[in-house]
Amino acid sequence: MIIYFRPMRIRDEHKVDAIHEATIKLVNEIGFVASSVAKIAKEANVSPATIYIYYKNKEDLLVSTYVNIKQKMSQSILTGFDSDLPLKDILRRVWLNAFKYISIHQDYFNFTEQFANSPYTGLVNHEELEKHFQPVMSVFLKGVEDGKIKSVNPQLLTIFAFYPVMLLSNSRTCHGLELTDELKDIAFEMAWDAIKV
Amino acid sequence: MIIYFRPMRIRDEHKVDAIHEATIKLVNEIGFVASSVAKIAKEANVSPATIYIYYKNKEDLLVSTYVNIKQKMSQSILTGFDSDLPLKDILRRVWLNAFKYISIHQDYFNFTEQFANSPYTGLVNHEELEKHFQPVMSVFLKGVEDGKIKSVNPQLLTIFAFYPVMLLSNSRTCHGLELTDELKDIAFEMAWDAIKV
Amino acid sequence: MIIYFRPMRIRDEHKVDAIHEATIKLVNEIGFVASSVAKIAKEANVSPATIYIYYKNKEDLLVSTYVNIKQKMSQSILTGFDSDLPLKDILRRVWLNAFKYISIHQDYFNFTEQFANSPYTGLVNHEELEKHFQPVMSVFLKGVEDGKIKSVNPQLLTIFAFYPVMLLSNSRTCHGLELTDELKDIAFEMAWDAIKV
Amino acid sequence: MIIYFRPMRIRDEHKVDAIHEATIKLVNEIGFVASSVAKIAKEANVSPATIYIYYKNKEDLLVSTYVNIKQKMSQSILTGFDSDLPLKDILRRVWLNAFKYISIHQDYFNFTEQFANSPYTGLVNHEELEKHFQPVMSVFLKGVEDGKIKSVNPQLLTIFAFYPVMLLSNSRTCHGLELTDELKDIAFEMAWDAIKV
DNA sequence: GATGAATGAGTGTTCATTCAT
DNA sequence: CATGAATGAACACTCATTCAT
Repeated sequence: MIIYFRPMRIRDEHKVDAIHEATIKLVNEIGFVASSVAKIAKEANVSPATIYIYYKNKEDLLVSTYVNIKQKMSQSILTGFDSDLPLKDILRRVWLNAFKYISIHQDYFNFTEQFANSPYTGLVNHEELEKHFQPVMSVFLKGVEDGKIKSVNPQLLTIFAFYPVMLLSNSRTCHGLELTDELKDIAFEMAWDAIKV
Repeated sequence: MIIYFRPMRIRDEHKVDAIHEATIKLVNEIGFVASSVAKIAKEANVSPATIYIYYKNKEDLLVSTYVNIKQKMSQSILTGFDSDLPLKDILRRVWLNAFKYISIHQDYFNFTEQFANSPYTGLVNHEELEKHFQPVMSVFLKGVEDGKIKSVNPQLLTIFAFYPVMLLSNSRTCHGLELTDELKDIAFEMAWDAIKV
Repeated sequence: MIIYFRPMRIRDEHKVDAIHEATIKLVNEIGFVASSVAKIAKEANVSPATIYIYYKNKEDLLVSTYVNIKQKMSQSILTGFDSDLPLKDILRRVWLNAFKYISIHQDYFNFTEQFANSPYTGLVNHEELEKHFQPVMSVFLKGVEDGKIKSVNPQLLTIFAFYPVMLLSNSRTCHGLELTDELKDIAFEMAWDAIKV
Repeated sequence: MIIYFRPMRIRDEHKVDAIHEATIKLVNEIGFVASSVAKIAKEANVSPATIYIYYKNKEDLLVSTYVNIKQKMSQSILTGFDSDLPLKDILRRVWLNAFKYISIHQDYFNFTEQFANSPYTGLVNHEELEKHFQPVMSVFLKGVEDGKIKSVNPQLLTIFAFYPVMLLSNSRTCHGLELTDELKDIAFEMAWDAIKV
């Protein structure tokens, strides 16, 4: 026997989800600047007022959407993370995960890029978000200790190891570049060459 | 009889410059979204209507400002370019030029980043702009021919060789990272390792 | 079998009272214009929808609150009314009652002032409300008959005899005036001088 | 020969006046609460945006309108003020001026009453506005010195001497009272009786 | 009875742009 | 060339009210 507690919630979640998806979709289609609350509401088949039930204001809506995406991204990227594997294999795994995620969810990723270049970025606790990457940072540190990775500022390592994957999938920086498996492998090797001793 | 030697022209250029600078300043301070024509006009000590004398509309103002910055950037980056030097030295020169330019003109660079992540990007003829980088691309090609640089898609080379310098100077991706001379050298070596054979 | 002796009624009255008090408090604090149903509900720890159980609409809520206050005010003012006392003593008693009530319940009084200057006033049956003052009006009439009070329009008598007490306690008209016992006495004598023959 | 300097100004003043009048008219007709910027604009045959050319915001519009009216009122009330006349004659003159002004400009006066009972009152520098009444206050003081007026707080004198005229003309406090010449005289005598020794 | 969710219509305000001067 | 004034449309957001639960 199934008992439904607060069945109303189901409808609610649908609305929240619809708003979430509409936000991402619109930002992708018409950009951050042009994405007004009214348009988002229309896209989500919801009254503008409804958005203010779930979010304190537009800022809250955008920041929440961003954080939400970032968290999902982090999870995906760490899929199958195994610290017992050889250094380069761990990093390749993470790299490929990131590549795959971004390839599939171009819209999610595009939203985060636009968000990160907006004044709203300042409102996010980036340190908190980056905590999910700590396992990767630990791998970096161990690699440095073992003399396998260059002993440089960790931010430099991140820049050469992981940002390229973002640039690759960004149609702005790489318009017309096909994201083949071969490309993936080549790019990873370049990243590895950059950071390895 | 008095002859005025285009005294207006001088005032004009002052106005255009004032608008140009006001646009960049405002976008830096309050972001792309909040930078209205009225605010830009006020910042430039000019009437909103005046802006429409020099620019067709807001879009034109922003795109022009972008292209303008990009062109100045290209010039700076190619300062002292000498195709007779050894490959790595050429690239180092370009790299350091880029690093220097962005460090000094953080506001210009910040504008381009915000612009590039706005819907206005689509209006720019990027190919045209990238022509300025042709000398660098030629160097890449020759490096590949000579077997000194990896034989991969040129976009990949650009990503690993030059985008890191942008990420480094972006306080969003690298908050709290001091841009010392040592850092510059290390980073360039990493870039070189990524692309060299 | 369990019989509930209207246990809900108690809760109900609590709710009604809470709404009543919240309405007065909010109007005092943020004014008539800004006092929305949602805010009143929040102040009363009640759902907006609950208010519509007890009141037909916002108008009804405000008018009811007004009438309620006015009735309490009338009762207080007539406390210890004794038509057998000398004319001036009767009026002094009423005057002091009014003064006392308004001094103590500044928030109630402030609400009525704001209400009376809003479009809602038109909805109140003022004649009905003023019936409570009939004893006082009778005293006036008798005073006129006995040649002790000026034979003028009763509204004039009210204006000079009782409105000053309202103006005195209104911080808007009298900011910085301390409502001492001495002031009370002086003011009453002035009122008496105005209406006496 | 007539030279028109900035003839544009004429149109401007028309607009400002239209907005001013529309504000007063609307507040009279539908009340302070319901008088939105959009409605005022429509009544003035002007775009809502135009209002924001002349006034910083709604608050500014209302406060300016209030101060404007108050100043005109003060001027009218002091018409023919002559400190050499006998005390009672001076006061009678002021009283009649006030009565006349309010009778004629019921709409102006009604606006001030509604304004004064709104939260906006707090934004007005009342002391500054009341400075115009200083001549009257001086008369009061002299009357007290000469032993002709009760030696009480000046605010009390104002309340009994001048507020009644406001109450008389307020249809809320005095609905159905005809403002005849006879009434004026009677009322003034009552006011005089209240404050005279 | 009591409520959180939902909404169309409205709020005050700013927008990009035009126009008479 | 330069501008202050002007505006309809849009902005983010709140309103009074209803309804399913």
